Amino acid sequence: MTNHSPQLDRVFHALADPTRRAVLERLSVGTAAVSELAAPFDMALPSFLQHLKVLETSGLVRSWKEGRVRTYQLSPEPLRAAEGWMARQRELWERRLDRLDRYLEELKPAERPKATTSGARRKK
Amino acid sequence: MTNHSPQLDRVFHALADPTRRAVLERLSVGTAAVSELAAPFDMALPSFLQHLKVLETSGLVRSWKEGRVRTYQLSPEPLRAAEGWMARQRELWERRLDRLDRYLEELKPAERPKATTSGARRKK
DNA sequence: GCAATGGTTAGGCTTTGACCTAAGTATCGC
DNA sequence: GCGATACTTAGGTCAAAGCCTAACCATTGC
Repeated sequence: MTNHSPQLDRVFHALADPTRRAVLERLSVGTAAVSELAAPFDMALPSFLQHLKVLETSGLVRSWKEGRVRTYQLSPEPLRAAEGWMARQRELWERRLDRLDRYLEELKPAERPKATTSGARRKK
Repeated sequence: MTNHSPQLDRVFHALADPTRRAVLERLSVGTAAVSELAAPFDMALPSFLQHLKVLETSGLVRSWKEGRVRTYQLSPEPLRAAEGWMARQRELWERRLDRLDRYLEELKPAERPKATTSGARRKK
C-alpha cells in the first residue's frame, strides 16, 4: 500500500510490449548490435531505438559502443527483482486461496456464507 | 521473435502501475469491496475503478456483485503465466552470462576480443 | 417513499507511448 | 577524401493511459 518502486514500474512497463520481450529473448542467446536486433521487425529504426531505450532505462539491458556499432547485452538483476515481487505475491495468493478452498471444503453441504475479510459469496 | 501474447502484454501492463500492485497486495490478504480497496488512495473513485478494470481485464482479479457491493478476489493463473515467462528468461540469461563469465575468465590475461555473437568488448 | 450508500457511466483534459519521415553525425573502407 | 554504413536527433501524428467532475442507477434502512 505504501511502498512505491519506480524500478518495478519501469521493468514491468518494459516487459509489457511484445517487441521488447522479443528483443530480450533474442539477447538471451547472445549480445547483438542495434541493426541486428532491429532486423526481424518491420519498423523504422528510430522507432525501434525507442524500445531499446526503454529497455536500457529499465535496467534490463546495457549497451556500449565501439566504433560505429552499439552492442546490447542483458543485465539480469532487474528481472530478478521483478520476479521476486511476483514470486512473493504468488506465494501469498496461493496460500490464501488454499486456505479459502479448505475452508469452503469444510462447509461443503452448508451455506457458504462469507469468504473471509468482507466480501461474501454466492454468484447471485 | 514470432509469438506475441496479448495475455502477457496485459498482465505486465497491469503490474506496471503502483496503485494496481498495491491493490493486488491488499487482495493477497483477503477479498475486499470496491470502496474498501479505494480507501487508501487519494484518487477519485471513477479513476480508481479504471485500475480495477485493468486488473480484471488482465485476469489477475475477478469480482462479483451482491446487492450494491462489488467484491474483488485474486485469480493467480495469469500471474503464474507471467512468472513462468520471467523464470524461463532468467534461467536462459543466467546460464548465458555464466558461460560468458567463464569464457572471459579463461582468457584472463589475454586480450578479451569478442563476446559471442557479434558484439565485441572493452569499454572503449 | 426517500435519503443515504455504493458503484457506474459519460465526457473532457493532459501526458505518455508508439510510430513515422527527414536530416544529422561519426566511423570505416578504399 | 568520400561514399557507404551504423546509428542519432529532431520533430510530428495519433491513440491509449491516467485523472477529474458531474450526473446517474440500484440497494438499503428508516
